[in-house]
Amino acid sequence: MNRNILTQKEMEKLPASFYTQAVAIFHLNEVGIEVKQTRVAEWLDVSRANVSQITGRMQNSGLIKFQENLELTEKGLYLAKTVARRHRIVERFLSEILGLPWEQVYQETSKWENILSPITEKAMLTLLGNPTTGLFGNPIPYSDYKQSKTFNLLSVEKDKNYSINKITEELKRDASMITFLQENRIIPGSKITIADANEFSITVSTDNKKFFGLDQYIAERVFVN
Amino acid sequence: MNRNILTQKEMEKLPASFYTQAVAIFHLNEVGIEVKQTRVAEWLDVSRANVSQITGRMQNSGLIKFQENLELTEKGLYLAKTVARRHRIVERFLSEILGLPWEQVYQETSKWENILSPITEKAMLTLLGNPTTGLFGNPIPYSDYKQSKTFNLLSVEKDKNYSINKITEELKRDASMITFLQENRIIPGSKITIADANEFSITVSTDNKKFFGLDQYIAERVFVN
DNA sequence: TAATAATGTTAACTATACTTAACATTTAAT
DNA sequence: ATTAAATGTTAAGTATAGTTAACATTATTA
Repeated sequence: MNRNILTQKEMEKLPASFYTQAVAIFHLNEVGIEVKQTRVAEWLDVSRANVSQITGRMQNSGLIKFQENLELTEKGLYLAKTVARRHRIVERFLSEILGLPWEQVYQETSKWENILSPITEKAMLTLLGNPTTGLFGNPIPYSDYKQSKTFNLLSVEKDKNYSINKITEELKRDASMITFLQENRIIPGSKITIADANEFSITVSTDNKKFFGLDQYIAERVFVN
Repeated sequence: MNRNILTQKEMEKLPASFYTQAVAIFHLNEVGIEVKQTRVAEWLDVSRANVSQITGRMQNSGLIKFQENLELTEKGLYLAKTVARRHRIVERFLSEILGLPWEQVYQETSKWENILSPITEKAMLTLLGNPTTGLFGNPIPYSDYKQSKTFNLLSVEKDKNYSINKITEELKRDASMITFLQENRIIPGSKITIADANEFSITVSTDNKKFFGLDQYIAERVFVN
């Protein structure tokens, strides 16, 4: 028995909370937040006590290690990537096949990612034409995503044109933010023109042609190339 | 407050076991099995003790009444129909849009029916072209399904041609049965010719042209017109 | 340094969703 | 009428998934 590999059977027996917490850790890593239990609790909107208990059980199951920060083991990373993969496939599916508006997509995705089986995952991916990123440009794990040099809108030059590459998971956590992004066409693939940039906010226009401002928090989390 | 109407909000707060048990009662009614707690336990493959407890809680919530048999209240029936509706929409969706084989469809459907929201339900229905039945010919509640006179294969005449109308939920409970049905094209819409019929079994051929026998248990649960 | 904030744990609870075992009641057959 | 089968309940237990409250540590920062 190879203790490092999570089989499909084993994975199906794991409680839902392990899925949820594993992918939360994955997302926190991705957006560059130190993975403290407190961060996980905030990310998932549950109590620290709850995260502490689940952490204990996940350690027993060999999914995470916890010293300074929470760290996924090989097994745990596999679990997390599997869920992240489903998350991003479902995201696209709900938007492109079912035609849901973005703010609905976000609400639904978390329910779907826990139940998708390998066979439905595969079917969806085929139907979508094997994309390598989710709706917001984040890579689908185990796809043949190719990383390109990107930088966020804080490190961008005035009067230049860029193409939006991705929006971090962090910005998706607020429904009104998602609406704002979609309305202003801050979506992967859009062209974006920087009209003005200073260290606190930038003024841009997208496909829409209308100028609008983006504060530092947003600008830092939108990546272009 | 109208106690007879279940709002979407209220419904979302109900525990998953209520959904499961409500739709089980609905299915038992549909196939004509007396709704005893023991039947529900068998249908769902759980202990009688478990059904007994859930029954108590569902009575407190005004979803069922229990004297001789279990009976859905107006609220409970609405819940059950909602889940049955999702069940049958998902069934078609998994088969026709995602292209899953029938035996996979059955396994997946039970997971999906608990998480579908009204908006995804609607989107799927539209994508499917507003069907009025599930994959097996059973009516989608709240669709404009029109009932036609059907009879089962036990009450059928020799040397006549029929068209398969539906297969009851009972036959779907066994994966190998589903495979058998699909392989032999015992599916709604297929033509079926009765080569021989006696009171214990019948010999038929479908679109495939090959003759084969159907025992009483199956014949009783396949409806034609 | 002393106070404050951040972090993590433990205990005690609640609700859900199951189980097995023992028991009681009802219904059906011999 | 007695036995056997079917049905339903209760008790006691497990695991999951949460909560709040109290407490202890560890970092900051004034």
